[in-house]
Amino acid sequence: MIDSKVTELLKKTQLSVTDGRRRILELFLQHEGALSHGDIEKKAGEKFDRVTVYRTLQAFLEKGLIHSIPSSDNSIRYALCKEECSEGHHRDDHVHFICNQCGNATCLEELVVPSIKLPRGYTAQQVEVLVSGICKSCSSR
Amino acid sequence: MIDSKVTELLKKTQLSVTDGRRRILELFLQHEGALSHGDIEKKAGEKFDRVTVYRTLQAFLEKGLIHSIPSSDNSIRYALCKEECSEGHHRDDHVHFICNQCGNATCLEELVVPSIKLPRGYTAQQVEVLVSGICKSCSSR
DNA sequence: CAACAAATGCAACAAAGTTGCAAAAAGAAC
DNA sequence: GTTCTTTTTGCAACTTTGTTGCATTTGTTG
Repeated sequence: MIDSKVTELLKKTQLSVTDGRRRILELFLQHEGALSHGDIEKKAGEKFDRVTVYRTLQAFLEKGLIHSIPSSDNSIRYALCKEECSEGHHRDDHVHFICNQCGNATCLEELVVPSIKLPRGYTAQQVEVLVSGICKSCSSR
Repeated sequence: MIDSKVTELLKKTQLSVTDGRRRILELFLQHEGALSHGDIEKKAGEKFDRVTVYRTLQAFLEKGLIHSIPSSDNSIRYALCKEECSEGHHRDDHVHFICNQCGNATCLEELVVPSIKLPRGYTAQQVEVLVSGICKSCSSR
């Protein structure tokens, strides 16, 4: 069932359905939270080449299947986009949370980023809000 | 005059005053906006070893002289902290702006990040707001 | 200006990311 | 299903980025 969803998603974005893409997309669907390139390599790396992972993430990004979450420690993470996203048209306007304890990153889809009033002369095209702290599962331990 | 400020800053943070540190700190003071490791290497790299740049930035970060600005393109940038920052005690609560045209990053010190109300179970320790768009100097051209 | 502590440069590595190209797999047409 | 075309993959080679240990140099302190 998750398998058919994977295929459906790939078809919808006009990406040809290959083992690698299926596997990586599956990882995103299974894993609640964001994944870094490294994570994916670890989880699927024995079956696929490093280069394939790079190219797959690249393709997913371009097609609007996933979006990237900035980081200040050189480990950019990626997370699934909601259905409304498509090529070029990202609607990636939620807050991202990174746990300082477990290191996991999650999309807080229910929290829309606030609009920021910029100084005269500046034009905003995208706003990213990155909150770090202690996540739900870490604080309940 | 900028030279004495550089020395003063280093002294205040109990870093020994060396040519490399002076040069790099000078770059930050001169250059309005944030600098990536690469930028610094380009601007000062012929005089100093790559490793020195890494270690200097590391030291500046730890002492609270600079703070890092997350990115989603693997080019973390650094910018000078305000005076109030010190070891451990960062007061780095302003909005960061990245220009999609010229690529420069600036601290919008006058814009304090909004407080974000998180879902139950989450605790915020830091909030980072990253706005991208067109900056002042690019839009006036 | 000694004596000590700290920072630097170098070399050697490890890890991350990129590119070109031949082989393999997917998609389309019959 | 077979064939043809297009796309993707894996591999190799390479570039860039980041790390570590150690001897040498440079700063700091009295």
